[in-house]
Amino acid sequence: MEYSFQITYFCTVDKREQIILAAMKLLCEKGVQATPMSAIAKAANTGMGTIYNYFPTKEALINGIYLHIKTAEILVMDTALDETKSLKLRFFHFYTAFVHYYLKYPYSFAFMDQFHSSPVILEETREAGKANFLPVIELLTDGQKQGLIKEMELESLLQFLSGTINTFVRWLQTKPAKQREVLLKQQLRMVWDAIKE
Amino acid sequence: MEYSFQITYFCTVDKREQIILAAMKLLCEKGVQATPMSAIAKAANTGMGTIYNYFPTKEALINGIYLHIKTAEILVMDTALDETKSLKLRFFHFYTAFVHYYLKYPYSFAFMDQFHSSPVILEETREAGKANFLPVIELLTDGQKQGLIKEMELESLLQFLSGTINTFVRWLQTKPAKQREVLLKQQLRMVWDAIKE
Amino acid sequence: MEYSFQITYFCTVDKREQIILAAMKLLCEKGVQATPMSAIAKAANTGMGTIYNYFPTKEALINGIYLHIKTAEILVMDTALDETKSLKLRFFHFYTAFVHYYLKYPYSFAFMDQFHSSPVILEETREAGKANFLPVIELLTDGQKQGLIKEMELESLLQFLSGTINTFVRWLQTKPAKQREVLLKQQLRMVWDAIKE
Amino acid sequence: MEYSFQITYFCTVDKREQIILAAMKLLCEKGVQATPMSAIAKAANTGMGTIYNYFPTKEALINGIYLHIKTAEILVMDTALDETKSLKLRFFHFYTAFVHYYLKYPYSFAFMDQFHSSPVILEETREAGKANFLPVIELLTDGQKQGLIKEMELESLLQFLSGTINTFVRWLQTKPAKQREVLLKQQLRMVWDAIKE
DNA sequence: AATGAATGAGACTTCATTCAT
DNA sequence: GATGAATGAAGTCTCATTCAT
Repeated sequence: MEYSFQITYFCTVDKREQIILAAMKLLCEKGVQATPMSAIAKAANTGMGTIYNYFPTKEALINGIYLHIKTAEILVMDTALDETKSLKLRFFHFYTAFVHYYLKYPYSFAFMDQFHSSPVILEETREAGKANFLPVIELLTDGQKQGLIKEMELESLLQFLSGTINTFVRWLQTKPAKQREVLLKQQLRMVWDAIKE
Repeated sequence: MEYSFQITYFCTVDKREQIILAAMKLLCEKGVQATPMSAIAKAANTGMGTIYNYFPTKEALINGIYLHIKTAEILVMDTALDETKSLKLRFFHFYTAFVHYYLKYPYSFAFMDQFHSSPVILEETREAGKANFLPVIELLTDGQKQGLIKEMELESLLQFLSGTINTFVRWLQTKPAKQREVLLKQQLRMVWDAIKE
Repeated sequence: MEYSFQITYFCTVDKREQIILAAMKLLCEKGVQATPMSAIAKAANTGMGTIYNYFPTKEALINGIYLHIKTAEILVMDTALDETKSLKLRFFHFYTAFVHYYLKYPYSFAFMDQFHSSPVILEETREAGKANFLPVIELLTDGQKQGLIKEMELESLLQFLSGTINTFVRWLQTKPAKQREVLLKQQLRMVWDAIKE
Repeated sequence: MEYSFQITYFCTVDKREQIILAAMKLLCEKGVQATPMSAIAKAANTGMGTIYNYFPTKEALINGIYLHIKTAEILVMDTALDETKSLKLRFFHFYTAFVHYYLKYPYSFAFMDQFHSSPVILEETREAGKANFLPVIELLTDGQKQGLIKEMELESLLQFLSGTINTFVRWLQTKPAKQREVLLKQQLRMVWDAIKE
């Protein structure tokens, strides 16, 4: 009885997320053209029409997934930035949190890896996803003011960092879990050396 | 007669590249699902059937483009690595050559950016593209032996470098040409600081 | 209390007609395939399920509208035929009443215009709609007996008349209201000349 | 050999007409919603995609059929109007030709009957179909100038005539062929009496 | 070798209908 | 009785691929 209640609850409340998760998995594994909406419906345990109650088109679904991930990223960063710590430590926390987040949700990472520069993602959607960077921007400008971080264009720094994170995570996924912390330390050293004054 | 020969020559010899270039452009701008073979044929000024004389399927064409780009990359690197120069200079040359190459062929870059982690690219194709890295590997191991470059896993260094290049070029494309050399210098400084001992 | 009663009254008693009127409008303006049941429900201010309490299928709804209009036509004709007047006058009254009725309810007219020969209307429904013609038949046979109307097959006369009415009304709708009475007189003259002995 | 050539000729040249004829038949018999494009393709002996080489949408196909019929009507009328005959005779010839045409092509007639006032037919298409009326207009104005035909708005006359033709043909189709000429004479008498001065 | 009309499998999407609330 | 989210069968349409020219 208890169990059947759980099921009902899950089905009615979280249908949208069910769909997003199922679609994300399939899109990562097979690619856009190889995952028909019917397959997503089956994987999400819904009727095909139900998906269209939440997303008007397949493209809208993909953009929806993009935003879903970007929104989740924000939460990670907010918790990672503890203002009482030293700047270098805060930077390491932030970088580590990001890496851990993507290691924990490999489909989110794989999805972003595949779609971040795909024409399927609308400019509008991309813009909406940029809010996340605000706390990092603050961190970096603080660092520059304190003379700890190189005096260069902020955007340049941001691009550099996000590029290193993506490539690093993709590579880390191929490594056994027990080596990862060591490799992360090496990476942090390289990245910090790169941006520090 | 002369004229008709020219036409024939043009059609038979260059048709494969015509197709690749037209397809690359469309795939970058519209995405896979939004560029039918008929559109590629029209853009390449050929019949649809002609494409199938060179590539057995659409997927094969996409993988063909991938290899076409990877092959061109090799040439860049070979010319960039002049063994008489100092190691740091050779590194700078290599990095600069790569950046310039992608700035010069933005569709090649956009294509790799979009497809490098797409399931459409077969594992087999990916393997074939890895040969390019050999000269860089040599450069980095040399550096490590000479105590100039951090003693860490080679693959780790490679991943780090390719990640920084991709993100950097993507960002550089949004900047006016006259600023680019300055920004490249900043980037080189960051990257070298990151990997140097 | 009063208020809530009103609401209830409105909802239960008139719901069927609400639905018929909303559906008629939409079907005329958009056509069958372009008016989903959901659109009808919205226009009728009901839930989609409510429609199915009154009509088992969409086809049944369309046939229901057909009969609704045919039933209303009867009322018009009954009042138009005052047996104390001369036969010509009675004919004019009947024809005029019909024209006025359709001018007053343009959606009824447009609906019949569109569906009178559509395969969606079942033969059964068509039969049920034919009762209306009885008073007209009587009028015409009377006229033939009195030597006022041409001696020809009754059905032939009926078809002729209904054809002229439909086309005339469709055309009259495009004319400003103030011209209509003059045009109706012209039409009556033509029609009467056509059928009179 | 000869025969097989004929077949080939038929298939390549007339594919568009094949489709129109098959579609017209099905649409008349089943209605729009009950005739899927797949059924039309099967009836026309083509692949479904072939239809879309000639008509971009189902709606365009229906509009195409409308124009196809309207175009055929013109031919009928041109041959029917022999300027050396008396005006009354010319009118009878025109009316008779029209009736015979629709009796000969019952699907053309049934199609027009069902779609002439359907929202599926675009205003644009309707306009294009109006050219046909020119010869008839000429005939009627001639008649008015000669004092043979009632002095009333031309459009009024046209609407009246087309209304009578449609209804008459629809009814005639239910009659055995041998009675038709007699009934046509009755009809001509009624119509002429209606419009003559 | 080059072509592109023809093809039909299969994609996306709609919508009549149901049923739990 | 009223509702509308959920459903999936079935529709329209696309497009990779073929093959006769």
